[in-house]
Parts: sequence; C-alpha cells; structure tokens
Amino acid sequence: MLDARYVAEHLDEVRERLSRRSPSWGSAVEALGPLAERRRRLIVETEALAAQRNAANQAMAELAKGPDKEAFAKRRDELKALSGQIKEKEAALAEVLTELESRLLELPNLPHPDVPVGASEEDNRVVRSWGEAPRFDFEPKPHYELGEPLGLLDFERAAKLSGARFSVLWGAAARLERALVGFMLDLHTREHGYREVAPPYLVRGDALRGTGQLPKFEADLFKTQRSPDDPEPLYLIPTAEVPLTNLHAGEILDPGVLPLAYTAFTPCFRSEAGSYGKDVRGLFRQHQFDKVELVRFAEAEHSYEELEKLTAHAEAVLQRLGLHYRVVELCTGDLGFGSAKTYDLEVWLPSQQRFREISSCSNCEDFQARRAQIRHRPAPKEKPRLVHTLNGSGVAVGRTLIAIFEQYQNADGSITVPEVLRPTMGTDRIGPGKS
RNA sequence: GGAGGCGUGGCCGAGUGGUCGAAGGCAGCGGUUUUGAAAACCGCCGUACCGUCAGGUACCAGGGGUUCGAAUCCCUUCGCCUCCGCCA
Repeated sequence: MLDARYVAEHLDEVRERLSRRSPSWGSAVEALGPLAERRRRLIVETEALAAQRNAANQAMAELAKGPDKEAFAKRRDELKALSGQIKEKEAALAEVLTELESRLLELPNLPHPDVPVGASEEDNRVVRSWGEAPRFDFEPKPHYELGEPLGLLDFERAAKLSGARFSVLWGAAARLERALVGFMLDLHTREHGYREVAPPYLVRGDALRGTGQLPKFEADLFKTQRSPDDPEPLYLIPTAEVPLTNLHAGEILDPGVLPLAYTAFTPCFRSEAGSYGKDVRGLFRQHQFDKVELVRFAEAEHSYEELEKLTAHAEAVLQRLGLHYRVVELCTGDLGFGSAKTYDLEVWLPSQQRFREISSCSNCEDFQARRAQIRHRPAPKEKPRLVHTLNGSGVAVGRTLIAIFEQYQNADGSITVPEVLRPTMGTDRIGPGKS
C-alpha cells in the first residue's frame, strides 16, 4: 500500500509512475486527492468537538456529585446533542477512511525509477546468463514425455483424485522432489545464513492483505470455510512469502536485528484462474506445487543490496545443480502488484527451446510493510520506521524437477542425476527399471 | 463438539461508570554518588493521527452497542487457559 499522505501530496508523480505499469493505472489516483483532503478536514472538525466534550465531561463529574440535579440534567441534554454531532462526524470520517483505504489497497506499488518501462514480458531486460544450453544429438523431450513412460509422473491418476492441474509423483520422482527440497534448504541455511521456518499453510485474510494478495486477487486463491458463513475463512497459501513476511506483522523490531533472513519449504496453492489453456501439460502450472521460499527484512537504505544478495542465493541453487539459466529484470508492465523491482530467474527448457520462470526475486520496499505494519526502531529512542520486505523463490521445486528432467535427459529416455543430489538419491541415473 | 474462565503498556500486575494513556513493580535509558562496579536516590521510559507552534485526538485483543461520560456495562468475533468428548 502506498502512503496516503505521500500520494495526496505528490499526485502527479504517483500518477506518472503508476502509469508506467499500464496507462490505466494513471486514472486510479484521481479520487485520492479530494478524499485525502476530506479526511483531513473531518479529522480537524471531529477532534475539535471531542476536545470540547472531554472538557465538559470533567465538569459533569463535579456536577454529578453536587446537589443541583436540574443543572446536571440541563447540561446533560446539551452534551447529548454534542455527542450526537460527534457521532455523525465520526461516521462520516469512517466512511471516508474506508473509501480511501479500499482505493489505496487496490493500488500497486510504484516501480523503482530505474525499472525499464515496458508493456509485457517482451520488454524485460536480460541481465546475465549462466551456463550453456545442453546439446543433444536427438530430439529432446518435454519432461512429461520422459516421466510418464518411466512411471514417474502420473497425471491421469492425479486427475482422478483432484482434477486437472494436479500431479502424482511416483518413486524416483517423489524422491527427487524431496532431495531437492533438502538440498535447497541446506544450502540456504548452512551457507546463506537463512533461518529455517515451518509455517502454517492456511492463513487468515489479514495475512494475505499484508502481502498484497487481498483484496484484489481473491480469485487466485483457494479459500476454506468451516461453515457457509464462516466470519474468518482461511486461505491456502499461494506462496510461503505470505506466512513468512507476516511473521512480523504489527511488530516493531528492535534496533540491530535487521537484516532478517528466513527460508521455508511449503506447498503452494493457486487457483490459476484466468490461465486456462496455458501450460496445460505437465508439471509446469499446477494448483499445488512445492517451493522453497526466501524472505528478507531490511532497512530502507540497504534493501537494494539485499535484493542482489537474495537473487544470488536463488541463483546458487541452479548453479550447483548445473542448470543453464538467465536472469531478467522485469519491465514495469510485467512487475508484480507489490514489487518495486523484480529479477526473474529463467531456466532453459530444451523441449520448448526457451527460458521459463523458475524464481522471482522482488523488493517490495515498504509496500507490504505498510499493509502489515512491520516496523523497526533504527536506534534506541528513535521513532519506528517501516522496514523493506523482499522475497524470492529459492527456488520452485516442481519446475526444478522439470528442468533436471529436460536438461539431464539421455537418448534412451533416462535422466542423469545432478552431482549434488546423488548422495541423497543413491543413484546417478533415473531410468527404466531404476525407479 | 459440550461446560467454564481469561485477554490492560517490553514484561508482571492494579484498576468494575466520571478528571485513567491508565497505580505499583521489573526491565531499559539518562543523571547523582563511587577509584571502578554494585546498591541507593532523582528523572525519563507506548503508538498513530491532526496542528507551523502551543497543543489536541484516538487506542486497555478486534468490531459494534448503551451512556452526558466506558479499560470498567451489553452484544459479537478472534485468541489463550481448564475440564469432558474426539483425534494425528
């Protein structure tokens, strides 16, 4: 969420920066100026009346003790009128606040000034690439054409259980998934300094509001209700970013504790509303997938260094696995709702002859911190300040499995196990008769 | 799922309608004293919003209500605790 005051005082700047995402955002700020002014005026008026009432109440305490019941009754009736006025003002103010807040909650973050302006994926800027595309003297297959014949990936039975966009992993594929999770967590906790967290997979609406999925993207979420009119429905997390970032919601972090770095393995659940027809085959786009997530909390002046670190930590996963990938900086049009700047890691998929997203590393600056009220005290006695929050996949496990299947495939349809996974996998090759 | 209890500032804890943003204690910070430390003593010690300042307003789990006035009364949601039931 953007700062209401900042928006009201910098309408032109905010309009311009938001319109870099998409021209339609520009107009979303129009109503905010007058609303902010109404808010200010109502606060001044309400508080003046409240001050009057509070002063009068002290006199009333005296009158109530005294003998003059008529004076008390008369004054009480006057104050009743005053009280009524205050209630009216408060109601009007509440309405304006609600309106202002709901508009603000729907507004995306301002892109960082350096983010390349563009309309879509096409305009993303390639920052660097690592490794080389494996060369095959045969036609490389997509992962599902490798996994299904080997009896490792089972989409038919998954559909029987749960419908489209679910999968069953058998044998070596299930084990590979587990090996990857362990490998990633060990790397981040032992070498990159993250603290491992096992968070809830079901969270309240507040948490999703904090990170920005609500109120605007409810359709992308799986919602659970304990009764048809459950006042506090729980949602399945679409990413561990939600529980990890909200861990410190409403807190004021002590001086000196930043930066904080958390990592968690969790399944993620997404309704994939609006993605009909996209990536329908295989593991690429599922309603449920596994991910190791990285989250960092930083001071405002260091958050961009932190973003570079975070990205490097995610990259290390792919490097150790020997997977060819590239890093792109998302253009304004492709930027996520809460992000000011994002690097995507895209891994090479031989069957598609292109790079596909496997990690997304973002600096949300104070956008989420303001929603979730995550603050820190820079030094003892100083005023609390909003922190900057960062998150990134470190990395998407299912997509890593795809990349390994495809980049490490052999002519006979078997798959070589990347070096670093061999101890846990107990084999150097997944293939017919080997799973 | 049934019955009951509770939710106050960083922590403990007082406060059951009137001058309470809230006693007291602990922790923390500053000072006096001391060769130094401890102890003792004095002071400070929540957050946000409005206001150029002085200052004002709001917040006692969240929301709503009663009242001239609510931390205090009522309703509701959430959370925690105890007992019973069920359960990985």
